[in-house]
Amino acid sequence: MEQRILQIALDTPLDRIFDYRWRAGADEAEPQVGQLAIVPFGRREVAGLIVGMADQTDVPADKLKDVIAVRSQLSPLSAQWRALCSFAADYYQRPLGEVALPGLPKNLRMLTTTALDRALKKLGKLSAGHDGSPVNTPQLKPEQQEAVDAIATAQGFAPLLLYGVTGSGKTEVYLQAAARILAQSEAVGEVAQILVLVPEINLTPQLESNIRARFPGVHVVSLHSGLAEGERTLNWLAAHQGQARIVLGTRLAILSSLPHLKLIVIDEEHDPSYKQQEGLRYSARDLAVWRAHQLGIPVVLGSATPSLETWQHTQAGRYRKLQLRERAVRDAVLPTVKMIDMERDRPNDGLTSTLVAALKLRLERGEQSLLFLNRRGYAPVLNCDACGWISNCMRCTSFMVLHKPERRLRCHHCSLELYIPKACPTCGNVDLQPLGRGTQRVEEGLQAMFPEARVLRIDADSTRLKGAAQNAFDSVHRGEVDILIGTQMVAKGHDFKRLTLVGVMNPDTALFSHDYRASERLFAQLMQVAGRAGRAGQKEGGSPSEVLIQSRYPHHPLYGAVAAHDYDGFATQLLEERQQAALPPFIYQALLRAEAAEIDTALTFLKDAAGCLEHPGITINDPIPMTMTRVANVERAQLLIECASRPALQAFLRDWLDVLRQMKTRAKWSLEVDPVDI
DNA sequence: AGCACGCCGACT
DNA sequence: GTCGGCGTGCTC
Repeated sequence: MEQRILQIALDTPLDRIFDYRWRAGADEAEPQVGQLAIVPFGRREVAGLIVGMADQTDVPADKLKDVIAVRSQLSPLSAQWRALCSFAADYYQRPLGEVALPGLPKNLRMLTTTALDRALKKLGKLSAGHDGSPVNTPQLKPEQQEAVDAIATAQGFAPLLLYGVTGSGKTEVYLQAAARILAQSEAVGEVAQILVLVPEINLTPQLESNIRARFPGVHVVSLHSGLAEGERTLNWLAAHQGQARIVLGTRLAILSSLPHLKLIVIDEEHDPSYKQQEGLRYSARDLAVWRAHQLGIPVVLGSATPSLETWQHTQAGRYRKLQLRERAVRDAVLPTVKMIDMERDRPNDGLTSTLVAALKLRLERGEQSLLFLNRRGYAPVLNCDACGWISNCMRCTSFMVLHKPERRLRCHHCSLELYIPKACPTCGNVDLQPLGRGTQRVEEGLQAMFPEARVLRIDADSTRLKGAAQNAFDSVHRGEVDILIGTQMVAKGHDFKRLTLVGVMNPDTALFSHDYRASERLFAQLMQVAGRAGRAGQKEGGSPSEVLIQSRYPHHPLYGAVAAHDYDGFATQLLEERQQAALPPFIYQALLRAEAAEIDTALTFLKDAAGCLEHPGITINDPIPMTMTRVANVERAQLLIECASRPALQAFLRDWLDVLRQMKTRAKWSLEVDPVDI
């Protein structure tokens, strides 16, 4: 009887491959590397990825178990896809199984196979007909045309920065480059797949309908965490089987199986959402570049405010810069950006008289305004004047935020909720004061100030329900809103045609943050929110769009750069500072985090970790408690590791983790490579 | 990470 | 008397 040993990667923190016995059943085909198998593991049954086969094993016979089933109906995941997972696993110092398996649709990992078979059958019935030709293709401006040509004619691996302000027509470049790549492959009888990544789920419907409208004969699918399990399975399979030619997704889509991938587009490549912040903390942008390199294909990184990493690559000539200098929409001009000095023009209800006057003007003209305030809730803290009590979260080192419509105090870090106390818990004073303001309070103030105006708030709270965000944005597009108030949710992607005023309420906190990336992010955010204004250009006889930024430091150079729309100057300055201070992208970092019930447990572990291995060329800093030390009753600390060489850092981390895994500690710990929030 | 086993405290 | 707290040991 035929028998083989299958080497299988499993989704477990144990960094090894597990061997299983496979015996041929009646007319059963031999398993293949790249297929999925269901195996008994401990007392559970789990799915694993077959990464190798052998005739024998070192595992003692009493431990060796039989494979339960092989998912033979699914074509094997390609060597290229497995290499991508292996790279990510090595780079982020995780076991292969933890990279390869969690991203696969659940229906492929279950013991029962009905859902998978149903999906496969449905896709099998799909007509093979494919017509990649675009319809209603608009004329490009010369710069756009150059960019499209550069992408479509790129030979081999080609990282391209598509650098252009909001409204300069980056999307049109993506679409026409995609059309060219599809056509080129079709001409030689090949299949081409194109992967387009966007930062947020919110942005997929708009772009998806654009793509579908442009390519009526092309199978387009989306992949993001908002999909129902069935649809996710269908879309993933369509990509895996090469049927889907254009795949639109959020960061998780970078790990999808795309056997005929010919072009990757990362829209808003600087966006922090491309970094996964839990579990496997990967950067979808970095993996995209690696994947393009592996396949020898172009990768387009689109942004008006590129990440300093990307900018640095461009300056060094490793990435090619394709610049779109003007707004592509006819007559569109950049909005004027003005600072409002909050020391001179004292705000009332958070709004300076200048901003109020500007809002009033828009109301009179029937134009829309947007107020940007990156703080949700009514007020960030509730305070008792009499005794000094403040609404600290009892489980975190943070305040509980006042949410007025929900009548709750809410901790944004552990989601603890309390009723708003009627009186001060310590002294009984009934006159508790909300301090500071969030979007809810601004909404209330605006409504009181302009009773006849239609005010709409868009933030994570107002859009909690499924479809709520889409409805809200739709109603703004239909012109049913006069003043829109929102958090960063409103800063991304959506172009509001009737919008002629953007007010930024108080961005100053980021200027003095301890996180050296805060100013880079603030600049990008301000440029992005400014870009919401005037995308349709000056209307006939209309007024130019205006961005008003309220600040206590109106002369800060960052604001100067925003007002001048001067990313180049700003980036050059920042890069210089980073180089001086030996910070990324000039050095490479990793972060060891530890958490425990007692902060000393975490700190002791980190101290031991810092001293347990020789490390030439590696800087190991002192362990420090995190800025927000306690979250949900867990104390957290971290240790920053730095190195001028990426390979040296990688080599150190590998050896170091071997030692750390042997260490006995009550702390829970994890390692992050290329951390962004420090 | 799960999951089970195992050994001590306060409850119907 | 048991339910359940989480320490620790193991996963081919």
